Amino acid sequence: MSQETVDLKKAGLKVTLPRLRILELLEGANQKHVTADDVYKLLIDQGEDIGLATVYRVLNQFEAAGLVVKHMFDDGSGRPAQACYELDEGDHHDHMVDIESGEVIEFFDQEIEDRQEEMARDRGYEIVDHSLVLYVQKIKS
Amino acid sequence: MSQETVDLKKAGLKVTLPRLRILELLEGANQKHVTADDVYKLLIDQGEDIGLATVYRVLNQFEAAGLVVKHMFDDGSGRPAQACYELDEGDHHDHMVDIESGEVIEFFDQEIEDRQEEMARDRGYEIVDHSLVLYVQKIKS
DNA sequence: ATTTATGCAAATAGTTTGCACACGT
DNA sequence: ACGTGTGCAAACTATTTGCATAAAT
Repeated sequence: MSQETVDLKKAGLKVTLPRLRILELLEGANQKHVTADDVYKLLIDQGEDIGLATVYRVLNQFEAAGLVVKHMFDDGSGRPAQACYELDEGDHHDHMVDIESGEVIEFFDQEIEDRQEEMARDRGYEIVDHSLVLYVQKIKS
Repeated sequence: MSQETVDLKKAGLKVTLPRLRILELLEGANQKHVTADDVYKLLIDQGEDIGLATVYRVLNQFEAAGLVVKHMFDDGSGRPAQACYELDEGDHHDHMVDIESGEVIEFFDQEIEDRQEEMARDRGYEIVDHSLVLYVQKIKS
């Protein structure tokens, strides 16, 4: 029994072909951050018989089960937003998006995390979730 | 000639009724952060004859002209995203959203700004734009 | 055999666009 | 008068849902 099968069972999800394929793809992907449409197209290219609706359904279930994290990058210039997903490896991190190449870079800074907590606490709130995205471009020197 | 009229001319936009009404509304609003639909409904309630499409067009023009800033809050739980707009008063700030009331609170922290710059610079990038949203709830004590 | 998942197509939500008419200068 | 802006309806994009069929246990 593969690790993916175990992961699915642990998440309380029946082990079906589409779910396995999607999970494998997320684990093996060269790009950690994919949209529902990316997943769909990759599976189709790979010869799978899958529907886009199923991809959305499965990704939502994965998100609910904590297998996957969903982001809403608006690519910095307010274009129509598209959700993108990555496997939840347990390590929290934020993102910067290279607006020229579309590349997504992960980073983490404890100082920023702490200050965020403080900002919220000062106002009588606690943080449930947060989203920090830097839209960046390569420094030309 | 009103201040709004001047602002519109300065932005290179012809001074029309819808544009004036929307600008006035943004300036006078009790809620600084409004969606296109909020604007539309408020103007309709106020007896204006305006179309939703015009609201979107005008808000986009205002954004392009730098009169207004557009945000994409996904209310923390990945619900369908809706854009919201606020007047650009020139002061940069970030936002926290009370996930229970929907209230939007502004904040600013130079430390966070600096660390962000550093994170980007360390990786050979410069920040073009950034978006930081904390999804928070009131601390129950 | 039963329950749950899937694929397809139709529905939805937010936003944009084409077009004939109305408005601002 | 001229060029731009507007309202309406239709188009579009990302995503969700209803339903009959197909899998998984």
